[in-house]
Amino acid sequence: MGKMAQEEIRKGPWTEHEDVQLVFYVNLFGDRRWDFVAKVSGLKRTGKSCRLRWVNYLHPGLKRGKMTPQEERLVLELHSKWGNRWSRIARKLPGRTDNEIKNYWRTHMRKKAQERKQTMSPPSSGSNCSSSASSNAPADSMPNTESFSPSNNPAVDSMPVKETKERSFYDTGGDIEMWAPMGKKDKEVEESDKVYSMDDIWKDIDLENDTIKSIQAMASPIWNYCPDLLWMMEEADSKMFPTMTDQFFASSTLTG
DNA sequence: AACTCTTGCAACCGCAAGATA
DNA sequence: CTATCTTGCGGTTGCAAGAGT
Repeated sequence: MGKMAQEEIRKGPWTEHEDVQLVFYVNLFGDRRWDFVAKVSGLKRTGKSCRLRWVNYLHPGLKRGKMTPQEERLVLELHSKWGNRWSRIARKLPGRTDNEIKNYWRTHMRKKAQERKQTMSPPSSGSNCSSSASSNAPADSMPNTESFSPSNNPAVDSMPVKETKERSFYDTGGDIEMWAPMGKKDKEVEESDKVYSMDDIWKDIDLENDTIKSIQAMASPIWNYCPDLLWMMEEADSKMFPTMTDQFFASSTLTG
């Protein structure tokens, strides 16, 4: 019995099918118990990995695409106030994630650094900027072109840190709030791995969000859909389940 | 047209804080 | 009150697409 401890844990890029699966189970169980979701979903991922994928990519509230100039300005402004407190900054930019902002910042700083280099060091002889990227990308410890030192500024940490309880925009509350539109679709996706684009999923989720009623319709389907669920749950989390099912069936019996 | 370098982004890791037993 | 487990954060890395030669 020692060999089936935790099977192989998958790493690296997520497949579309994994995404669909994760969305499905997060919609079902909420976005708090990540270990639980990871187990129950059958995904060979850690809870951590699932959370990250959800927060940074799958969450319906996410904006995609380039940051607007206003957003960019806000990032710079807030960063000058708070330093590398990416998640805090992200809370002020609805639809943007800390990861995204962090990436944007690094890119931004790299650009600035390069501009500086060029203006400061005249293009006299064939400047040796052909070295590897790492050599000209000290963006990490960038002394920030503005006028402060990110992590050295004690004022930064003692600012208005009153927002401890402020939840991120991507919080679904951990309870059943909406119902994913998958159903048997999942089967199809399993085969072609591409039938159901994430864009479609967003649309559907929005739709379903308005009509949570569909929950009534699935009181049992879920158990057919995922037979493994029951035994997994026993192992996974025996104490929260009663509450969960309570709410779950309450809502379906109430309305049905 | 082929190849190399650069850029942007997604995902991982380790650590710390918070929650729960 | 302490120990253990889970979640969240910030830093870092690796890869794919795009730009340049």
